[in-house]
This record gives sequence, structure tokens and C-alpha cells, in this order.
Amino acid sequence: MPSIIGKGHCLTCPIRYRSIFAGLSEEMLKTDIRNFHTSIISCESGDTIYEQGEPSEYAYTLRKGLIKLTKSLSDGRTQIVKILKKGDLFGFDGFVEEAYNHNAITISQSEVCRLPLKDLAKLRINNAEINSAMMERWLKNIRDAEDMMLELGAKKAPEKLASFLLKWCEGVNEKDWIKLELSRSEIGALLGLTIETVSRFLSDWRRLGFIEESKGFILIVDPQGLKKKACIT
Amino acid sequence: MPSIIGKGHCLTCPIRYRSIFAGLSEEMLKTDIRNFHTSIISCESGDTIYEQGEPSEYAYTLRKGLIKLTKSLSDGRTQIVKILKKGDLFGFDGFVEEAYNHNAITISQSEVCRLPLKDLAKLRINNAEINSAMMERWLKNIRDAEDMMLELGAKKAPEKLASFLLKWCEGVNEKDWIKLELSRSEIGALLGLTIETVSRFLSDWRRLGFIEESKGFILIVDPQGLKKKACIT
DNA sequence: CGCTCGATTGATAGCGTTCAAATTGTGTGG
DNA sequence: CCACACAATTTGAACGCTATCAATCGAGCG
Repeated sequence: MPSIIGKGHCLTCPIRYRSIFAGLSEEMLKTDIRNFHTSIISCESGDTIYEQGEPSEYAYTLRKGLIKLTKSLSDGRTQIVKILKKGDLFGFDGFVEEAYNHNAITISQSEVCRLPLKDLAKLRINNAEINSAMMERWLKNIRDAEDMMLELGAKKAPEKLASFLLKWCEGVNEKDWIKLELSRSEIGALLGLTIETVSRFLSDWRRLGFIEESKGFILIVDPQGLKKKACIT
Repeated sequence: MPSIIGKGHCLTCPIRYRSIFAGLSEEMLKTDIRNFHTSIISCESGDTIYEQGEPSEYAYTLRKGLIKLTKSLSDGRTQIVKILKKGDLFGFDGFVEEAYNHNAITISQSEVCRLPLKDLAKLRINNAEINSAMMERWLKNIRDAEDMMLELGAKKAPEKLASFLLKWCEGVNEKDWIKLELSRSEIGALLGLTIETVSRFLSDWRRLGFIEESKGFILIVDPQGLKKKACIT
């Protein structure tokens, strides 16, 4: 159950430099943010921050944890449209539309900073830095979505899964184990596959020595081998 | 082959009110756009406006015709990530990134208005109207992309195809024939299906009387019947 | 220890692809 | 207007990938 645990303090915010306020000086933060009604909200894994169709009054910044944005069909089939990481901004549909276009659900213990869209809109208009920071994020969102459409529409199961693993472990030292965070079911919902298909390929690759897995952590032993399977770009 | 056929004249532009300049007064158009180096470019069907990876120096507005944005895998498999219609803005990756993230290819005789990104960036900063117009379009892009990911990841072939047809004919009078514009191959590339699968279902539905088709035009005879197949939301 | 839930594995079925051939449609030149 | 060539679509048959159904395994927890 999400619970408000305080008011945001931008100056000391742990993710200040990954947020849309990264470009602001301390002066600006002090003056511009003064009348800003932020709340820090703590969530357990599985909490719903907002649901598709619900009036969109707040945007959020993810301070800690991991969140999935999902959409569902009437019969329950679910697609994850994005995995959010620390510093990501989400829930900004309300800038243009009445309602949120997806569900936002935590997939680990998380903390989000809730920003009233009205305040954020004012800030955006009066502040070119923030305006640009938001634009950059939106354009990146669009590119990510385009990339994902290629994954979903054009690739086969093993290619989807291999690209996912490589992307998940991107920028991490070889020989470092990484927390996988997602269940088989969530990986399936992200890639448009079933639990069983995901499980089968991971098992195969474990047996073949491409990857190792233990207690929710994963290690890519043979990135080159995986890349061949992934059909990159 | 794309060819420049003139300089844009915003005041008399046929799609002015569908463009990002819709909110501007005539005064503003006259003053703000004076130093703006726009070109009107005419394209035949199949022309490439830009390619993925190419430096992104221009954004474009589609004045006339239809354009597909595509991404491809190394082995040639291609995904259409968006179909652009009259008034749509595209090619704005350069605001943030070096290169375009997809290919832009016309699928009918078309005209685009080419806008240097540098000019557009200035305009955006100095003009809240344009800034908002672009924001609205980007946010809509993101929502569309999310919707598409649900289509691609969660739906089965007939559901994808039925939703596509319904969306394509959206907002048109029943009993009006609509130009389909896309080939079977393009419908396939959009929905992540093969030509044959698309063709088979369309044939079935023609035989069953759900749709009629002739000379590239289509008529949805039984929208309710199709909706059942489409598994809406 | 036994329960529950997620993951694994196996067997089977069916959907969509692939390959191939036939058919229709379109544009061109006579 | 017709004949022809070429492209797009349709249709058929067979295959293979992924989903589905079902059973088992294993880890975490009361």
C-alpha cells in the first residue's frame, strides 16, 4: 500500500542530478520549488501508483526501486510498455490528456516523488531548463518505444530474450552479477512471450554456458554468443 | 526522387491549422517565420526522406500524402513504427540526438515542409505556443507508441488486423469506402505479420461479409463483427 | 514439516510462417 | 483496345515455433 512519508526536499534529493531538476542551480531550486507541493511516497512491491483511465493530476519521479508501466486487454493479457529506473519521470499524460494511458506498478520496494501537474506546468513555462529536460526525456521515450516496437514486431522469441538480457546488463562490468529484478512472467509480459518460453530459453542458455543465474542474479558469461542470437539492430 | 519545389509560405499553407503553427496569429507568423529557412519538398511514392543513423538536421511537416517510419534488423526484417498523416511533425530526433532513429519513407505521392532544427529550436524557446504544440505532439506520440506495443506484444494476428482496420476507418461515415493506402506487405510490417497471414484473414472476412474491398478501397460492412475479433482494449 | 508460489520440464496442439504455385491486377507499348 | 510483362495478391500444403496444458521441482516461509 503506497503511503506518503514526507515532502520532497529537492536540495537534498538523492536523485537530484538524475531528475528533471538536474540543470537547476541551488538558487533556482530554492526559489522556484518553494510553492511546489511535492510528496515522497513509499511503496511496496506490487503497489499500483496509478491506473489507466484514472484522471491524471500528478507526474512522478522514481527515486528508488523499479516500476513497470503496463497496458491490458479486456481478457487480462498484459503488455509491459516500459520499465522505469531511478530518476525517470512518468505520469505526465495529464499535460495533454484527461487520463493516464497505462498502469504504473512497482516491482520492488520503491519511493516516488509526486509532483502536481499544475505546478509542473507552471515551472515548465517559466523555466527553459526544466522545459528542455522534459523534452529530452519525452524524445528519449519515443525513441525507446520505437526500438521496442522493432523488438516486439520483428524479432523471434530467442532474439527478443537475448536483446533484453544484453540491454538489461548494459553498462555493467563483465564478470559482475546483476539482479534480474523481473520474474519470468514479467519478462514474458515485456517481450510478448509466455513464462514457459522465457524459462525454456534461459534454461537452454544456462546449460550451454551462455549465462549463469542464481538467487535472482544473472551473469552473462558469453556476450558474443548472446549477441549472435539477438540479431542486433 | 525528392525534389525541392519551393519555399514554405506559412500564411497560405494548406495545412497551417493542422501544423505546430496552428496557434500562431498572422502577425506572429509574419515576424517569427521571416528568417525561417523552410523548403517544400515533393516526393514520389517510395522516396526516402531520411534514414536511420543519418545526422538529424531537419524536422518535417507532412503537407500531403502518407509516410511510414520504419526500423529494420540487419537481415532485412522491417517494422513500421508509425504511419504519418497530413499535419504530422517528424524527424525531430536531432533536438536531443545526433542521428535519426528510424527511416522515413513516403507511401504515396507526398509533399513535406522541411524545417531546419536550429531554427525550430529557437522558435520553440521564444514561443510558448509552438513549444506547447510540439509537446502535445510528442506526448501523443508516446501514447500512440504505447498503444502499438500492446497491439504488437499482446494480440494475435486476427485481433491485430481487425483493430488496424477499425482504426484506419475511424471517424469516417459508415457506408463510405476508404482508400486502404497500405499494401499487404506494409500492413504486415506494421502489425508484425507476414503478407500471407494478412491476405488470408482479409480474404476470410471478405467471404464472411465483414468487409468489402475493391481497387485499393475498403468498406467495413460489419464494424460490430470486427470489433469482436479485435479484442478492443 | 508442509504449504505456496514461481520456475522448470515435458507432451501436445495450433497458429502463423515458409515455400510454392496460381491468380489477379496494373502499367506499358503496340 | 488489346497483348504482354511484371508486380501484388491469393491460395494451398507442410513445417516449425510458440502457446497451451499438465506435472514436477525447488525455494521461501509460517
